[in-house]
Amino acid sequence: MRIVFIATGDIALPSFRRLLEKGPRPLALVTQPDKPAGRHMTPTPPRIKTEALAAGIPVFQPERIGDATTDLAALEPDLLIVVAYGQILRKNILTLPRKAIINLHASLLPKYRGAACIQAAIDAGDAESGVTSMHVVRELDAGDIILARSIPIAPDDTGGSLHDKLADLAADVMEETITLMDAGTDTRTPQDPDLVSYIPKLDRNDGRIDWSMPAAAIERRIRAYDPWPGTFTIALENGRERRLKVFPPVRCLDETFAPGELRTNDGRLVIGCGEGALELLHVQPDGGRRITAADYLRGRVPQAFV
RNA sequence: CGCGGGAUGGAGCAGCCAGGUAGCUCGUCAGGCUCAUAACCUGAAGGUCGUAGGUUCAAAUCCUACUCCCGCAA
Repeated sequence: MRIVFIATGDIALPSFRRLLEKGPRPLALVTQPDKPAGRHMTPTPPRIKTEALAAGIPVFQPERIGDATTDLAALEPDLLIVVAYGQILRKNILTLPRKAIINLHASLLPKYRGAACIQAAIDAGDAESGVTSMHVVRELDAGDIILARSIPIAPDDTGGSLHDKLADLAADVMEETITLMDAGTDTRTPQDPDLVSYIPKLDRNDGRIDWSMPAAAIERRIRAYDPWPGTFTIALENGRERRLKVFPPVRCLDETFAPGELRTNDGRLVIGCGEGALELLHVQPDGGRRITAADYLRGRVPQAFV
């Protein structure tokens, strides 16, 4: 099986490594161009690119994947495997491989199509999540399903921890999918249109906490959005507004008082929510490092969170 | 050179703009109170104010350079 791997996000790393270890060895990696990142906007390569180069795998980084059509066609691939690539694939790519073009997606499709599928599962309070392999079609994450595997979501799972678990699971799903296709015993199951949901890409501002939501929902969101895009609130400190990042874990409490109102008795940082209250344990003030709630309350006098 | 915030006893901060005795909330240690305590009272130790220069009678404070930390943005 001649395979070309198309991926950018770290969630693809275990799958890529699996191919390097067990084969079939990818003919090439297609990944997004190096992008300015970090405090000084230095061009930074995707991690998977670094690993590919270290393994001696050729790397393509077209601005638009269509630009690499000729190069990819020359490799005469049987199978294209797409994992968190970050570009829409056009028809000339879809028809390029002899056998199929498949995608690994970190949700139990047809639930949570789109980029923020992992966060969505935790945010919604789902008991399980998983990885689905499917055929790639023009419409995003809408192709026929080949295989799906699920895992439970732990009560303390964060977007980051679930991401890592699903990344490992994806390698299994990929391996199994390839085996099925090799044997010609793979099946296609269309997605049930009634169960489709789409999750738009998250923005940093989506992490702003709405204290009028129930405490349990805010707790889930804080876990879901860690580490990306993260959650924050605006603290009013002596009339000044200050951005305050919030980190899991947080504790749900039964007491109820005005949303955004603070109770800071005995060094604890408790905020009223729409339903119940939330005790924060770790925060990070604008310009400072991450500190405990008790440390935050020493030397500062926040009046409310908005 | 993308924009911005910060570095002050062990922790978190104020003081800087309008230079002139090192301050707050904790922690630590000692003593006291208490059946007892993470509570309360009293006292003590602990700081080259990130580094290096400069201005000044005098610099945490003003100027310059550098190091490190962080937020935004991607």
